[in-house]
Amino acid sequence: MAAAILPPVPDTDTAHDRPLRVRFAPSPTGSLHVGGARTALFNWLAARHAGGTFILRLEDTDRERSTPESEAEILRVLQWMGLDWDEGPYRQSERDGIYRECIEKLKAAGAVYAAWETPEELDAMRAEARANKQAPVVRGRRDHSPEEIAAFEAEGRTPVWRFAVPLPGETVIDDVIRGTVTFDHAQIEDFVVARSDGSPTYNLAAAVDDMLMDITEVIRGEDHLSNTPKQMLVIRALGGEPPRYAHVPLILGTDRKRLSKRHGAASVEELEADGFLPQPVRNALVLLGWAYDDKTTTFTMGELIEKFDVSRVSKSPAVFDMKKLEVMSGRYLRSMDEAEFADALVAWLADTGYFDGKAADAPDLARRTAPLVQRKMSRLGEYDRLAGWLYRPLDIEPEALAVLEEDVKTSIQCIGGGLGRIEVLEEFTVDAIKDALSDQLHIQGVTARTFLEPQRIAVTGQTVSTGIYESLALLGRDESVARYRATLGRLAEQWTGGE
RNA sequence: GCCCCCAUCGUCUAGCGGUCCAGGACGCCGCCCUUUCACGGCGGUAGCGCGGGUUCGAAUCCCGCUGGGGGUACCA
Repeated sequence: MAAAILPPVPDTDTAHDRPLRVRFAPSPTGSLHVGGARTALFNWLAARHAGGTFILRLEDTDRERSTPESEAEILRVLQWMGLDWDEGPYRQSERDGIYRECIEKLKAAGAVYAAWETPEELDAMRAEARANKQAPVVRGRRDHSPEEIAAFEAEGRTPVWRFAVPLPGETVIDDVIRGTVTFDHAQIEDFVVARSDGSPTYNLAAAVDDMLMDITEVIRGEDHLSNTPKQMLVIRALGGEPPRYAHVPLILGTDRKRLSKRHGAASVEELEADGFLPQPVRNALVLLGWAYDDKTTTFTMGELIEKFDVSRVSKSPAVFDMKKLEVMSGRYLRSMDEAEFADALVAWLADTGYFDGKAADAPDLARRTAPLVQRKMSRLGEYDRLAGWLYRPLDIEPEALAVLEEDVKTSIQCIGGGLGRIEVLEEFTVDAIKDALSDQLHIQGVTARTFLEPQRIAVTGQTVSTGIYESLALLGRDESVARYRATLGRLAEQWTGGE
């Protein structure tokens, strides 16, 4: 083909000449999914990259499922991700008059027709088509006599309005990501444009909005690919020019099924609750289906704006890997400077209610522990696992106790040895504790792990925690000694009892 | 069933006919560092789904198969 061997063909598409206008159009029927979040990100980046406009539109024509709570949550999450919009949020529920006007125009133009089929009749039609290995496309009867129509009306029936898909014919999408995609009209049913109560359906409202809002490029999930010809048909019937389309591949769970709740944290809200910060979340999402080159794996927002290009987005669906997000998140956390990290940690703990019911100085304690956990966690949600023991009385978790019980005698010797050294320490500092414990370790002639692990468990009750020296220093001598003794007592009991 | 899309290491991907006996990242394995869990450093493991073409030459182009995904509503 000529385009393949010649230099880039000059663009004749008018959409190319206008400043970029993109939109993110979620339906407020739940929290924002990672797939939706990525779509929003892609749109936002495309807009910022081109100096265009990012529009937010809530597609709430389904009154049953749309909720104000969901809408508020979506706006909140978008802001959390750092995605600000230039126009909107528009709500389709507030634009009802516009859609009805357009429906009237379509009626006047003869592009739609009243269809009287009952749900049962439609089911039967589709079932029959399927049985005959035909496409289950619905075409309503348009040849009702005035008498029949009068009879329907007498029954109290009201018709839906279906789009009269031109036959024969085809609609071709020149997709920015997928290239040319052709749909034979024979495969497209006469889709409903106005419900029997006169309200617009998604395909009508979305098409009308994209046209009227002067959207130049629609970037959305691949699940909308088959809706695209319908929307193009509507726009053209209304005398408009369809925008360019870019259908991004879906995000899958590890079982290669479309990502959903059962795959774990599938919404940004959950990611936030798990203690992921916006930067790594953005970075992980943008890399699902897009790469700048063969090496770069982390980007600042500025770099993304500069480098992002929708046409480079992959065609194939990507599996969302939580582990990778965790790694990115951990690296990001470690890259923060100490104060910045401490601020983020304390703020997150406060937001998630971690300090509720705890001592008044808990936030302060958290701040002091920040440097101890910064290098150890991959997300803020791991804080409690690492440092939670500091806020509670000693409570040895079963797993940790099992470690001590493996060799009770040695455990007692190590803990006892450690206790002997720290209780006589004059300066209870990290360095002093480290020196004393290291010395004792030498004297007892066991490996570091054998000696230090029991110390950790004795005071924290956990096998994983903040560093042992730092933990002791933070606890203070009195509390440390008390915990050593408590653990020792518990083991001694077992030792004698077991004999 | 019908329509559409997709196909490089386990996962995310680079690759756009020769520079690729395929590069990076995560995972995994090993070693080192830290006399602690962790972090970090170094090394290794692993892939072009299959079969036909086209071409001097194919991961890259074409066809078929297989596999995966999406759609198939008076939901969006």
